[in-house]
Amino acid sequence: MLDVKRLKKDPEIIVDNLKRRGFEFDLDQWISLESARKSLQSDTENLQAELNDISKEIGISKKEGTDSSKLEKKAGVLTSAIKSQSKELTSLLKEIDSFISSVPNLIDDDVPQGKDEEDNLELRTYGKIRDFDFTPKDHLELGSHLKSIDMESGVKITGARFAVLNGELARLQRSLINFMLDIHTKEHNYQEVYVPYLVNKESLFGTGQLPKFEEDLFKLEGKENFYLASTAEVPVTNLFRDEILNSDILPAKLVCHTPCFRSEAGSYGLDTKGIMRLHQFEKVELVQAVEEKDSDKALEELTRHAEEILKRLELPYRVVSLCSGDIGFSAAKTYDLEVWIPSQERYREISSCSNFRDFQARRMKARWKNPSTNKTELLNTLNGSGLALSRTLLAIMENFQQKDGSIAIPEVLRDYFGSDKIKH
RNA sequence: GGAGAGAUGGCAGAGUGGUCGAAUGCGCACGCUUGGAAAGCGUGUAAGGUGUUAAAGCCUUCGAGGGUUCGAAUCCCUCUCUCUCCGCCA
Repeated sequence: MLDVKRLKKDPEIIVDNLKRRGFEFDLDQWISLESARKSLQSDTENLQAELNDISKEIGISKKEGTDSSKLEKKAGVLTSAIKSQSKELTSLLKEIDSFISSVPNLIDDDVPQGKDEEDNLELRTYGKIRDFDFTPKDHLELGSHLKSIDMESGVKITGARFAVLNGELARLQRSLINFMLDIHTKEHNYQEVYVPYLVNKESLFGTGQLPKFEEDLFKLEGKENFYLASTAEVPVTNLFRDEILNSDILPAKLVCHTPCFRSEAGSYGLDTKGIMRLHQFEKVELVQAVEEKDSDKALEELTRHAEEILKRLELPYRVVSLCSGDIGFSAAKTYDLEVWIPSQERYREISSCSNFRDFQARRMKARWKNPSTNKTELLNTLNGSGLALSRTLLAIMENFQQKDGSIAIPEVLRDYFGSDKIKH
Protein backbone atom coordinates (compact mmCIF):
# COMPACT_ATOMS: atom_id res chain seq x y z
CA MET A 1 0.00 0.00 0.00
CA LEU A 2 1.18 3.49 -0.78
CA ASP A 3 2.20 5.83 2.00
CA VAL A 4 -0.73 8.24 2.15
CA LYS A 5 1.35 10.87 3.93
CA ARG A 6 3.83 10.86 1.10
CA LEU A 7 0.96 11.11 -1.37
CA LYS A 8 -0.15 14.31 0.34
CA LYS A 9 3.35 15.71 0.48
CA ASP A 10 4.51 15.19 -3.06
CA PRO A 11 1.69 13.91 -5.25
CA GLU A 12 3.40 14.77 -8.55
CA ILE A 13 6.38 12.58 -7.82
CA ILE A 14 4.09 9.66 -7.06
CA VAL A 15 1.89 10.16 -10.09
CA ASP A 16 5.00 10.31 -12.30
CA ASN A 17 6.47 7.24 -10.72
CA LEU A 18 3.28 5.24 -11.22
CA LYS A 19 3.09 6.47 -14.79
CA ARG A 20 6.41 4.73 -15.46
CA ARG A 21 4.60 1.46 -14.85
CA GLY A 22 1.75 2.52 -17.05
CA PHE A 23 -0.54 3.09 -14.10
CA GLU A 24 -2.72 6.18 -14.26
CA PHE A 25 -3.28 7.51 -10.78
CA ASP A 26 -6.42 9.62 -10.63
CA LEU A 27 -5.16 12.46 -8.48
CA ASP A 28 -8.36 14.52 -8.75
CA GLN A 29 -10.46 11.67 -7.49
CA TRP A 30 -8.02 11.06 -4.70
CA ILE A 31 -8.05 14.69 -3.60
CA SER A 32 -11.80 14.89 -3.59
CA LEU A 33 -12.16 11.63 -1.64
CA GLU A 34 -9.54 12.75 0.83
CA SER A 35 -10.94 16.20 1.48
CA ALA A 36 -14.44 14.75 1.91
CA ARG A 37 -13.06 12.27 4.37
CA LYS A 38 -11.15 14.82 6.31
CA SER A 39 -14.05 17.15 6.97
CA LEU A 40 -16.53 14.36 7.63
CA GLN A 41 -14.14 12.63 9.98
CA SER A 42 -13.26 15.70 12.01
CA ASP A 43 -16.93 16.69 12.23
CA THR A 44 -17.85 13.26 13.49
CA GLU A 45 -14.99 13.23 15.96
CA ASN A 46 -15.99 16.61 17.34
CA LEU A 47 -19.54 15.42 17.88
CA GLN A 48 -18.23 12.30 19.54
CA ALA A 49 -16.02 14.36 21.85
CA GLU A 50 -19.01 16.47 22.83
CA LEU A 51 -21.10 13.39 23.51
CA ASN A 52 -18.32 11.83 25.58
CA ASP A 53 -18.22 14.93 27.78
CA ILE A 54 -21.97 14.96 28.29
CA SER A 55 -22.05 11.26 29.07
CA LYS A 56 -19.41 11.79 31.68
CA GLU A 57 -21.45 14.58 33.22
CA ILE A 58 -24.52 12.35 33.30
CA GLY A 59 -22.54 9.74 35.12
CA ILE A 60 -21.41 12.23 37.73
CA SER A 61 -24.88 13.65 38.08
CA LYS A 62 -26.42 10.19 38.62
CA LYS A 63 -23.87 9.42 41.27
CA GLU A 64 -24.72 12.65 43.07
CA GLY A 65 -28.43 12.01 42.61
CA THR A 66 -29.19 15.23 40.77
CA ASP A 67 -31.51 15.49 37.79
CA SER A 68 -29.87 14.68 34.46
CA SER A 69 -32.87 14.47 32.14
CA LYS A 70 -31.94 17.64 30.27
CA LEU A 71 -28.46 16.33 29.60
CA GLU A 72 -29.82 12.98 28.51
CA LYS A 73 -32.11 14.62 26.01
CA LYS A 74 -29.23 16.61 24.56
CA ALA A 75 -27.09 13.49 24.39
CA GLY A 76 -29.83 11.59 22.57
CA VAL A 77 -29.85 14.18 19.81
CA LEU A 78 -26.08 13.97 19.49
CA THR A 79 -26.13 10.18 19.39
CA SER A 80 -28.47 10.01 16.45
CA ALA A 81 -26.48 12.64 14.58
CA ILE A 82 -23.30 10.68 15.15
CA LYS A 83 -24.92 7.47 13.99
CA SER A 84 -25.94 8.81 10.62
CA GLN A 85 -22.63 10.61 10.09
CA SER A 86 -20.48 7.66 10.97
CA LYS A 87 -22.43 5.46 8.59
CA GLU A 88 -21.51 7.90 5.85
CA LEU A 89 -17.93 8.01 7.06
CA THR A 90 -17.59 4.24 7.09
CA SER A 91 -18.67 3.90 3.49
CA LEU A 92 -16.34 6.70 2.45
CA LEU A 93 -13.43 5.06 4.27
CA LYS A 94 -14.24 1.81 2.53
CA GLU A 95 -14.17 3.54 -0.82
CA ILE A 96 -10.83 5.19 -0.07
CA ASP A 97 -9.44 1.90 1.14
CA SER A 98 -10.33 0.02 -2.01
CA PHE A 99 -9.05 2.90 -4.13
CA ILE A 100 -5.66 3.00 -2.44
CA SER A 101 -5.19 -0.76 -2.11
CA SER A 102 -5.50 -1.16 -5.88
CA VAL A 103 -2.56 1.14 -6.51
CA PRO A 104 0.74 -0.64 -7.20
CA ASN A 105 4.00 0.04 -5.43
CA LEU A 106 6.36 2.82 -6.43
CA ILE A 107 9.37 1.62 -8.37
CA ASP A 108 12.96 2.42 -7.53
CA ASP A 109 14.72 5.12 -9.53
CA ASP A 110 17.15 2.63 -11.02
CA VAL A 111 14.44 0.39 -12.47
CA PRO A 112 14.95 0.52 -16.24
CA GLN A 113 12.24 2.23 -18.23
CA GLY A 114 10.33 -0.06 -20.58
CA LYS A 115 7.09 -1.54 -21.77
CA ASP A 116 7.40 -5.29 -21.43
CA GLU A 117 9.75 -8.25 -21.11
CA GLU A 118 11.72 -7.07 -24.15
CA ASP A 119 12.92 -4.01 -22.28
CA ASN A 120 14.34 -5.81 -19.25
CA LEU A 121 17.96 -4.95 -18.63
CA GLU A 122 20.58 -7.70 -18.62
CA LEU A 123 22.97 -7.11 -15.73
CA ARG A 124 25.30 -10.09 -15.89
CA THR A 125 25.64 -13.58 -17.29
CA TYR A 126 27.28 -16.58 -15.74
CA GLY A 127 28.48 -19.93 -17.00
CA LYS A 128 29.30 -21.23 -20.43
CA ILE A 129 26.53 -22.19 -22.78
CA ARG A 130 27.23 -25.72 -23.90
CA ASP A 131 28.10 -26.47 -27.49
CA PHE A 132 26.27 -29.68 -28.38
CA ASP A 133 27.83 -32.03 -30.91
CA PHE A 134 24.37 -33.45 -31.51
CA THR A 135 20.90 -31.94 -31.69
CA PRO A 136 19.72 -31.49 -28.11
CA LYS A 137 16.30 -32.82 -27.24
CA ASP A 138 13.79 -30.89 -25.20
CA HIS A 139 12.99 -32.00 -21.68
CA LEU A 140 9.69 -33.63 -22.60
CA GLU A 141 11.32 -35.79 -25.21
CA LEU A 142 14.06 -36.73 -22.79
CA GLY A 143 11.48 -37.36 -20.11
CA SER A 144 9.31 -39.60 -22.19
CA HIS A 145 12.33 -41.61 -23.32
CA LEU A 146 13.12 -42.12 -19.70
CA LYS A 147 9.42 -42.69 -18.94
CA SER A 148 9.78 -40.16 -16.16
CA ILE A 149 7.63 -37.23 -17.25
CA ASP A 150 4.06 -38.43 -17.68
CA MET A 151 1.74 -35.69 -18.89
CA GLU A 152 -1.06 -38.11 -19.82
CA SER A 153 -1.41 -39.33 -16.27
CA GLY A 154 -1.50 -35.75 -15.04
CA VAL A 155 -4.39 -35.08 -17.39
CA LYS A 156 -6.15 -38.26 -16.34
CA ILE A 157 -5.85 -37.60 -12.63
CA THR A 158 -6.59 -33.91 -12.71
CA GLY A 159 -6.41 -32.10 -16.03
CA ALA A 160 -4.26 -30.10 -18.39
CA ARG A 161 -1.07 -28.57 -16.99
CA PHE A 162 -0.63 -31.20 -14.31
CA ALA A 163 2.27 -33.63 -14.50
CA VAL A 164 3.38 -36.88 -12.93
CA LEU A 165 7.09 -37.51 -12.39
CA ASN A 166 8.32 -41.04 -12.13
CA GLY A 167 11.23 -42.83 -10.53
CA GLU A 168 14.58 -41.17 -10.88
CA LEU A 169 13.18 -37.82 -11.94
CA ALA A 170 10.92 -37.68 -8.91
CA ARG A 171 13.94 -38.55 -6.83
CA LEU A 172 16.03 -35.90 -8.57
CA GLN A 173 13.46 -33.30 -7.61
CA ARG A 174 13.57 -34.44 -4.01
CA SER A 175 17.38 -34.28 -4.06
CA LEU A 176 17.23 -30.76 -5.40
CA ILE A 177 14.87 -29.67 -2.65
CA ASN A 178 17.20 -31.02 0.01
CA PHE A 179 20.23 -29.55 -1.70
CA MET A 180 18.71 -26.08 -1.89
CA LEU A 181 17.40 -26.12 1.67
CA ASP A 182 20.79 -27.25 2.97
CA ILE A 183 22.68 -24.47 1.22
CA HIS A 184 20.28 -21.79 2.40
CA THR A 185 20.05 -22.99 5.99
CA LYS A 186 23.66 -24.04 6.55
CA GLU A 187 25.54 -21.51 4.46
CA HIS A 188 23.19 -18.57 3.97
CA ASN A 189 21.72 -18.58 7.48
CA TYR A 190 18.05 -18.90 6.71
CA GLN A 191 15.70 -20.57 9.11
CA GLU A 192 13.59 -23.31 7.60
CA VAL A 193 9.84 -23.09 8.11
CA TYR A 194 6.92 -25.31 7.26
CA VAL A 195 3.66 -23.47 6.61
CA PRO A 196 0.05 -24.05 5.52
CA TYR A 197 -0.55 -24.26 1.78
CA LEU A 198 -4.09 -22.98 2.12
CA VAL A 199 -4.29 -19.30 2.92
CA ASN A 200 -7.02 -16.82 3.74
CA LYS A 201 -7.99 -13.52 2.13
CA GLU A 202 -6.15 -11.44 4.69
CA SER A 203 -2.86 -13.13 3.90
CA LEU A 204 -3.35 -12.68 0.16
CA PHE A 205 -4.21 -9.04 0.67
CA GLY A 206 -1.08 -8.58 2.78
CA THR A 207 1.32 -9.68 0.06
CA GLY A 208 -0.70 -8.00 -2.71
CA GLN A 209 -2.31 -10.90 -4.61
CA LEU A 210 -5.71 -9.57 -3.58
CA PRO A 211 -7.84 -7.69 -4.39
CA LYS A 212 -6.55 -7.31 -7.96
CA PHE A 213 -5.33 -10.74 -9.00
CA GLU A 214 -7.92 -13.19 -7.81
CA GLU A 215 -8.11 -14.83 -11.25
CA ASP A 216 -4.55 -16.11 -10.84
CA LEU A 217 -5.54 -18.16 -7.80
CA PHE A 218 -7.35 -21.37 -7.06
CA LYS A 219 -10.15 -20.83 -4.58
CA LEU A 220 -11.76 -23.54 -2.50
CA GLU A 221 -15.50 -23.85 -2.29
CA GLY A 222 -17.28 -24.48 0.95
CA LYS A 223 -17.62 -22.81 4.26
CA GLU A 224 -14.15 -21.36 4.44
CA ASN A 225 -13.27 -20.13 0.93
CA PHE A 226 -9.56 -20.63 1.42
CA TYR A 227 -7.17 -20.20 -1.48
CA LEU A 228 -4.31 -22.43 -2.56
CA ALA A 229 -1.10 -20.48 -2.05
CA SER A 230 0.40 -19.41 -5.36
CA THR A 231 3.80 -19.03 -3.73
CA ALA A 232 5.30 -19.56 -0.28
CA GLU A 233 5.74 -15.79 -0.20
CA VAL A 234 2.12 -15.57 0.95
CA PRO A 235 2.15 -17.79 4.05
CA VAL A 236 5.76 -17.01 4.98
CA THR A 237 5.69 -13.21 4.70
CA ASN A 238 2.37 -13.17 6.53
CA LEU A 239 4.10 -14.64 9.55
CA PHE A 240 4.99 -11.01 10.20
CA ARG A 241 1.45 -9.70 9.76
CA ASP A 242 0.13 -7.75 12.75
CA GLU A 243 3.42 -8.21 14.55
CA ILE A 244 5.86 -5.80 16.12
CA LEU A 245 9.23 -7.51 15.93
CA ASN A 246 12.07 -7.07 18.34
CA SER A 247 15.09 -5.51 16.66
CA ASP A 248 17.38 -8.34 17.74
CA ILE A 249 15.71 -10.85 15.40
CA LEU A 250 16.37 -8.63 12.37
CA PRO A 251 17.18 -9.33 9.67
CA ALA A 252 14.69 -12.21 9.74
CA LYS A 253 15.63 -14.73 7.04
CA LEU A 254 13.32 -17.65 6.29
CA VAL A 255 13.43 -20.41 3.74
CA CYS A 256 10.51 -22.62 2.87
CA HIS A 257 9.77 -25.42 0.45
CA THR A 258 6.15 -25.58 -0.72
CA PRO A 259 4.10 -26.57 -3.69
CA CYS A 260 2.69 -23.57 -5.59
CA PHE A 261 -0.70 -23.47 -7.25
CA ARG A 262 -1.43 -21.05 -10.06
CA SER A 263 -4.43 -20.95 -12.30
CA GLU A 264 -2.30 -19.43 -15.08
CA ALA A 265 -5.32 -17.56 -16.35
CA GLY A 266 -4.47 -15.71 -19.51
CA SER A 267 -1.48 -17.88 -20.34
CA TYR A 268 -3.30 -20.18 -22.75
CA GLY A 269 -1.02 -21.25 -25.53
CA LEU A 270 2.13 -20.32 -23.61
CA ASP A 271 4.59 -23.08 -22.75
CA THR A 272 1.99 -25.78 -23.20
CA LYS A 273 4.64 -28.48 -23.60
CA GLY A 274 5.97 -30.34 -20.60
CA ILE A 275 6.67 -28.98 -17.15
CA MET A 276 7.59 -25.40 -18.02
CA ARG A 277 4.30 -23.96 -16.84
CA LEU A 278 2.10 -26.03 -14.57
CA HIS A 279 -0.83 -25.40 -12.27
CA GLN A 280 1.16 -27.11 -9.53
CA PHE A 281 4.91 -26.93 -9.03
CA GLU A 282 7.44 -27.05 -6.20
CA LYS A 283 9.50 -24.12 -5.10
CA VAL A 284 12.06 -23.26 -2.45
CA GLU A 285 11.44 -19.68 -1.40
CA LEU A 286 13.63 -17.17 0.41
CA VAL A 287 11.97 -14.46 2.48
CA GLN A 288 13.58 -11.63 4.39
CA ALA A 289 12.21 -8.95 6.70
CA VAL A 290 14.67 -6.16 7.37
CA GLU A 291 15.01 -2.58 8.53
CA GLU A 292 14.44 0.00 5.84
CA LYS A 293 18.08 1.04 5.75
CA ASP A 294 19.16 -2.53 4.98
CA SER A 295 16.75 -3.43 2.23
CA ASP A 296 18.88 -2.42 -0.77
CA LYS A 297 21.71 -4.54 0.52
CA ALA A 298 19.29 -7.35 1.35
CA LEU A 299 18.01 -7.57 -2.24
CA GLU A 300 21.55 -7.92 -3.57
CA GLU A 301 22.33 -10.54 -0.95
CA LEU A 302 19.16 -12.53 -1.50
CA THR A 303 19.70 -12.52 -5.25
CA ARG A 304 23.25 -13.83 -4.75
CA HIS A 305 21.85 -16.58 -2.56
CA ALA A 306 19.53 -17.70 -5.33
CA GLU A 307 22.33 -17.39 -7.92
CA GLU A 308 24.57 -19.57 -5.79
CA ILE A 309 22.26 -22.53 -6.41
CA LEU A 310 22.52 -22.10 -10.17
CA LYS A 311 26.30 -21.73 -9.97
CA ARG A 312 26.73 -24.91 -7.99
CA LEU A 313 24.45 -26.77 -10.36
CA GLU A 314 26.65 -25.50 -13.20
CA LEU A 315 23.68 -24.06 -15.04
CA PRO A 316 24.35 -21.07 -17.32
CA TYR A 317 22.16 -18.13 -16.41
CA ARG A 318 21.77 -14.40 -16.59
CA VAL A 319 20.41 -11.77 -14.25
CA VAL A 320 18.01 -9.16 -15.56
CA SER A 321 16.49 -6.16 -13.89
CA LEU A 322 12.79 -6.05 -14.68
CA CYS A 323 11.75 -2.89 -16.48
CA SER A 324 9.04 -0.55 -15.28
CA GLY A 325 6.39 -2.17 -17.46
CA ASP A 326 7.16 -5.75 -16.48
CA ILE A 327 7.64 -5.44 -12.73
CA GLY A 328 5.00 -6.89 -10.41
CA PHE A 329 2.27 -5.03 -8.56
CA SER A 330 3.88 -5.12 -5.09
CA ALA A 331 7.56 -4.85 -6.03
CA ALA A 332 9.75 -1.75 -6.00
CA LYS A 333 12.54 -3.57 -7.80
CA THR A 334 12.94 -7.08 -9.15
CA TYR A 335 15.85 -9.14 -10.44
CA ASP A 336 14.91 -12.19 -12.46
CA LEU A 337 17.35 -15.06 -12.78
CA GLU A 338 17.01 -16.72 -16.15
CA VAL A 339 18.50 -20.11 -16.92
CA TRP A 340 19.65 -21.22 -20.34
CA ILE A 341 17.24 -23.62 -22.05
CA PRO A 342 19.03 -25.38 -24.95
CA SER A 343 15.87 -26.54 -26.77
CA GLN A 344 14.57 -22.98 -26.88
CA GLU A 345 17.98 -21.41 -27.32
CA ARG A 346 17.13 -18.72 -24.85
CA TYR A 347 17.11 -17.83 -21.18
CA ARG A 348 13.94 -18.50 -19.17
CA GLU A 349 12.93 -17.27 -15.74
CA ILE A 350 13.81 -19.62 -12.91
CA SER A 351 13.78 -17.17 -10.01
CA SER A 352 12.38 -13.76 -9.26
CA CYS A 353 13.90 -11.74 -6.43
CA SER A 354 12.08 -8.64 -5.27
CA ASN A 355 12.29 -5.84 -2.79
CA PHE A 356 8.83 -4.72 -1.70
CA ARG A 357 10.16 -2.07 0.68
CA ASP A 358 7.30 -1.18 3.05
CA PHE A 359 4.49 -1.86 0.57
CA GLN A 360 3.54 -5.29 1.88
CA ALA A 361 4.41 -4.32 5.44
CA ARG A 362 1.95 -1.44 5.36
CA ARG A 363 -0.80 -3.70 4.03
CA MET A 364 -0.16 -6.30 6.69
CA LYS A 365 0.99 -4.06 9.56
CA ALA A 366 4.34 -5.76 9.85
CA ARG A 367 6.46 -3.59 12.09
CA TRP A 368 9.50 -3.57 14.31
CA LYS A 369 10.45 -1.58 17.36
CA ASN A 370 13.42 0.68 16.80
CA PRO A 371 15.20 0.77 20.16
CA SER A 372 17.14 3.93 19.34
CA THR A 373 13.97 5.98 18.81
CA ASN A 374 11.62 3.71 20.77
CA LYS A 375 9.21 4.01 17.85
CA THR A 376 7.56 1.30 15.79
CA GLU A 377 8.56 1.36 12.14
CA LEU A 378 7.38 -0.59 9.14
CA LEU A 379 9.54 -3.51 8.08
CA ASN A 380 10.85 -3.93 4.57
CA THR A 381 10.05 -7.31 3.05
CA LEU A 382 11.82 -9.19 0.28
CA ASN A 383 11.60 -12.55 -1.34
CA GLY A 384 13.01 -14.65 -4.11
CA SER A 385 12.83 -18.14 -5.45
CA GLY A 386 15.77 -20.23 -4.63
CA LEU A 387 14.72 -21.91 -6.94
CA ALA A 388 11.62 -23.07 -8.79
CA LEU A 389 11.97 -26.85 -8.88
CA SER A 390 10.24 -27.90 -12.09
CA ARG A 391 12.26 -25.44 -14.11
CA THR A 392 15.47 -26.48 -12.38
CA LEU A 393 14.66 -30.06 -13.21
CA LEU A 394 13.96 -29.10 -16.80
CA ALA A 395 17.17 -27.10 -17.04
CA ILE A 396 19.30 -29.93 -15.68
CA MET A 397 17.72 -32.44 -18.05
CA GLU A 398 18.32 -30.30 -21.10
CA ASN A 399 21.74 -28.90 -20.20
CA PHE A 400 23.17 -32.19 -18.94
CA GLN A 401 21.72 -34.51 -21.56
CA GLN A 402 24.04 -36.94 -23.32
CA LYS A 403 23.96 -38.12 -26.89
CA ASP A 404 22.39 -41.43 -25.86
CA GLY A 405 19.53 -39.68 -24.08
CA SER A 406 20.90 -40.21 -20.59
CA ILE A 407 21.32 -37.31 -18.19
CA ALA A 408 24.45 -36.54 -16.20
CA ILE A 409 23.92 -35.39 -12.64
CA PRO A 410 25.68 -32.17 -11.59
CA GLU A 411 28.63 -32.91 -9.32
CA VAL A 412 27.16 -31.27 -6.20
CA LEU A 413 23.98 -33.28 -6.47
CA ARG A 414 25.48 -36.75 -6.76
CA ASP A 415 25.61 -37.47 -3.04
CA TYR A 416 22.04 -36.26 -2.63
CA PHE A 417 20.85 -38.23 -5.64
CA GLY A 418 22.97 -41.30 -5.07
CA SER A 419 24.19 -41.66 -8.63
CA ASP A 420 26.05 -39.73 -11.32
CA LYS A 421 23.50 -40.12 -14.08
CA ILE A 422 20.03 -41.05 -15.12
CA LYS A 423 20.36 -43.82 -17.68
CA HIS A 424 18.47 -43.87 -20.89
C1' G B 1 -19.16 -34.32 15.48
C1' G B 2 -21.22 -33.74 21.07
C1' A B 3 -20.68 -31.14 26.06
C1' G B 4 -18.43 -27.29 28.82
C1' A B 5 -14.97 -23.03 29.77
C1' G B 6 -12.60 -18.96 27.81
C1' A B 7 -10.38 -14.66 24.40
C1' U B 8 -8.15 -7.92 28.21
C1' G B 9 -1.45 -4.29 27.02
C1' G B 10 5.42 -7.61 25.45
C1' C B 11 3.70 -11.64 29.08
C1' A B 12 0.71 -13.06 33.42
C1' G B 13 -3.76 -11.33 35.38
C1' A B 14 -7.87 -8.00 37.84
C1' G B 15 -11.95 -5.46 36.21
C1' U B 16 -19.90 -7.38 35.31
C1' G B 17 -23.06 -0.32 32.99
C1' G B 18 -20.40 5.71 34.30
C1' U B 19 -14.19 10.64 35.24
C1' C B 20 -11.50 2.65 32.63
C1' G B 21 -6.88 2.78 27.69
C1' A B 22 -7.80 -0.24 31.85
C1' A B 23 -5.52 -2.20 38.97
C1' U B 24 -1.48 -5.38 40.21
C1' G B 25 2.74 -8.46 39.15
C1' C B 26 6.61 -9.83 35.70
C1' G B 27 9.49 -8.04 31.77
C1' C B 28 11.83 -3.77 29.54
C1' A B 29 14.11 1.45 29.71
C1' C B 30 16.19 5.36 32.54
C1' G B 31 17.80 7.31 37.30
C1' C B 32 19.41 6.73 42.52
C1' U B 33 22.39 3.34 45.31
C1' U B 34 27.44 0.37 44.59
C1' G B 35 34.50 -0.29 43.69
C1' G B 36 31.43 -3.27 40.17
C1' A B 37 27.11 -6.24 40.09
C1' A B 38 22.70 -8.24 42.47
C1' A B 39 18.98 -6.69 45.69
C1' G B 40 16.42 -2.31 47.02
C1' C B 41 14.16 2.47 45.90
C1' G B 42 12.14 6.04 42.26
C1' U B 43 10.32 7.28 37.31
C1' G B 44 8.61 5.71 32.77
C1' U B 45 6.69 1.85 29.38
C1' A B 46 0.15 -0.22 23.95
C1' A B 47 -1.29 0.68 18.83
C1' G B 48 -3.60 3.61 15.01
C1' G B 49 -5.68 8.33 13.43
C1' U B 50 -5.96 13.75 13.83
C1' G B 51 -3.18 17.89 15.23
C1' U B 52 1.54 20.72 16.11
C1' U B 53 8.06 23.39 14.57
C1' A B 54 7.51 20.11 18.77
C1' A B 55 3.95 19.11 22.34
C1' A B 56 -0.74 19.39 24.57
C1' G B 57 -5.50 18.21 23.16
C1' C B 58 -9.15 15.27 20.58
C1' C B 59 -11.04 10.40 18.19
C1' U B 60 -10.68 4.98 17.82
C1' U B 61 -9.13 0.14 19.65
C1' C B 62 -10.26 -4.96 25.71
C1' G B 63 -10.89 -11.69 19.52
C1' A B 64 -14.25 -9.82 14.89
C1' G B 65 -18.93 -7.83 13.33
C1' G B 66 -23.78 -6.10 14.66
C1' G B 67 -27.39 -4.45 18.62
C1' U B 68 -29.37 -2.19 23.48
C1' U B 69 -28.08 2.53 26.18
C1' C B 70 -27.12 9.45 27.19
C1' G B 71 -22.87 6.04 28.26
C1' A B 72 -20.35 -0.89 26.99
C1' A B 73 -14.14 -4.44 28.44
C1' U B 74 -18.80 -5.20 31.31
C1' C B 75 -25.66 -6.60 28.81
C1' C B 76 -27.85 -9.13 24.02
C1' C B 77 -27.09 -11.53 18.96
C1' U B 78 -23.85 -13.67 15.08
C1' C B 79 -19.08 -15.32 13.73
C1' U B 80 -13.85 -16.73 14.49
C1' C B 81 -10.24 -18.77 17.50
C1' U B 82 -8.19 -21.26 22.07
C1' C B 83 -8.55 -24.79 26.12
C1' U B 84 -10.84 -29.30 28.76
C1' C B 85 -13.72 -33.87 28.38
C1' C B 86 -16.14 -37.55 25.00
C1' G B 87 -16.37 -39.64 19.94
C1' C B 88 -13.70 -40.29 15.29
C1' C B 89 -8.96 -40.23 12.97
C1' A B 90 -3.17 -40.00 9.69
